[in-house]
Amino acid sequence: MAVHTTRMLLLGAVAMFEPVNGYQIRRELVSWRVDEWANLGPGSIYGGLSTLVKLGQVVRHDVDDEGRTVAVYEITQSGRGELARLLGEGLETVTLFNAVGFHAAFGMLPLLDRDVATRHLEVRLHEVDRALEAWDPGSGHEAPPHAVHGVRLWLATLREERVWLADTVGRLRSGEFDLAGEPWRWVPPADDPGRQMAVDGERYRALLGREPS
Amino acid sequence: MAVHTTRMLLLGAVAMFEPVNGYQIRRELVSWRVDEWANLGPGSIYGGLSTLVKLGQVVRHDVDDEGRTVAVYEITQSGRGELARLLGEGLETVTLFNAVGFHAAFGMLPLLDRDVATRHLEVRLHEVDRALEAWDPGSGHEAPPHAVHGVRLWLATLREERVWLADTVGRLRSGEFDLAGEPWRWVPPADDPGRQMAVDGERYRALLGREPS
DNA sequence: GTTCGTATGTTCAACCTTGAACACTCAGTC
DNA sequence: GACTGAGTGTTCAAGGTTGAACATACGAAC
Repeated sequence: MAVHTTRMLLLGAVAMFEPVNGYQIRRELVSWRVDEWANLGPGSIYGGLSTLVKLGQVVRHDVDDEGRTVAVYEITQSGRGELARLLGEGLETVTLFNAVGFHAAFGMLPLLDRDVATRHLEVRLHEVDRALEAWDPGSGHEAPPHAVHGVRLWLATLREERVWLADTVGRLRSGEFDLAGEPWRWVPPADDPGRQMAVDGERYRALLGREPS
Repeated sequence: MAVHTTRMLLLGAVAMFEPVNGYQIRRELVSWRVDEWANLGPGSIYGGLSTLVKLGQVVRHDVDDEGRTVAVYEITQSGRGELARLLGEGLETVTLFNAVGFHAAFGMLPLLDRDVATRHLEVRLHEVDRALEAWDPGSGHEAPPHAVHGVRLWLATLREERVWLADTVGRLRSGEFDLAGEPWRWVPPADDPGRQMAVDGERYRALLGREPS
């Protein structure tokens, strides 16, 4: 894929919850129902994490957690840079018939600063306009009637996205949503799986000799 | 992917143009711009064809075309069955954020009978309604506000698709589009790459000892 | 006549995805 | 106290995708 969704989700999950192990990431992504639409089996997670280690974008520590060895991961400076790049690419790139990369990136919007996120969505708005022009009816392309009709669905989808994007940019500008470095207004429900992440995070931080934050 | 887009496109291309070689398929799919949105590099085509041979869904003949050996493929009865199944699955299955499988299948609509195609799209209409219900606002799912907002784009997309599908079923019922076994009303332009396919097809048929149709 | 580009036809190693399965713990229950 | 099922944490072989690169022919331009 033009947009590396799996890598982006993994890097994002590590950035949000580090220090974190593979299973925690899996649990969290499943709770977001991401496994229903992205390529996210257990193999993709553990394999992807190994790749990210090789690329120097995350580091792996094998910590001893009450007698058992667990692999926990932290993101590196290089990983943060790559994550920002991937999120920007995912937010800006309009891919034909396929919005998986965008939805994955949009789901991690809180990792970005408000102005950065807004700028990415403004670029996307522009890209959507370009796509609308490029696929305009009668713009050359000889094709059988059913194929021409199929393009109409794609165009209708794009027009809806344009409306939604314009609205979303407005909401961001007016301070809606909780972005990076801003106080968290949304309160997760009591049974939120994020609670478990926090508990495990504390333990792993302690085992790594970090100050528990 | 839940829908095996590459396999479906390959089987469909073989069904439409047999006897055909890998490069012809590539040329044709590129002319449909399929390579821009499906996974369709040369490797996927030749690799995919080998897999289909192993599965007994196409047969490979190494014919001698003026001194050079060319691999040409024909679909088998089993392949036709599988193609019908894949097209039905592609037309009926609503996948989150991703309409690649549907658009690939819709592009090959002329391989199906009018009543079969219509029934598949009616099933899809029903599936879209179910998805609309399942993702209805406030249906349980606790999630951060930006994620809830993201779902709104998906819902808007689905509503547009519903409208388009209802329209499309109507058009099919009223005899629009040229489907399997019906006289071909659309005439390709003079520079259509399909012409070349016809020429090569004749030659390969002759080399295989088939009656040129 | 040689260089250049383009079209034809295909291969392959590196990489990624899939999902079944392993190995273990812990709580409940018959 | 043995069995069952669910949760935790990970591995791996089989299969699919990527895209650069190979090999060859053919026409055009210098």
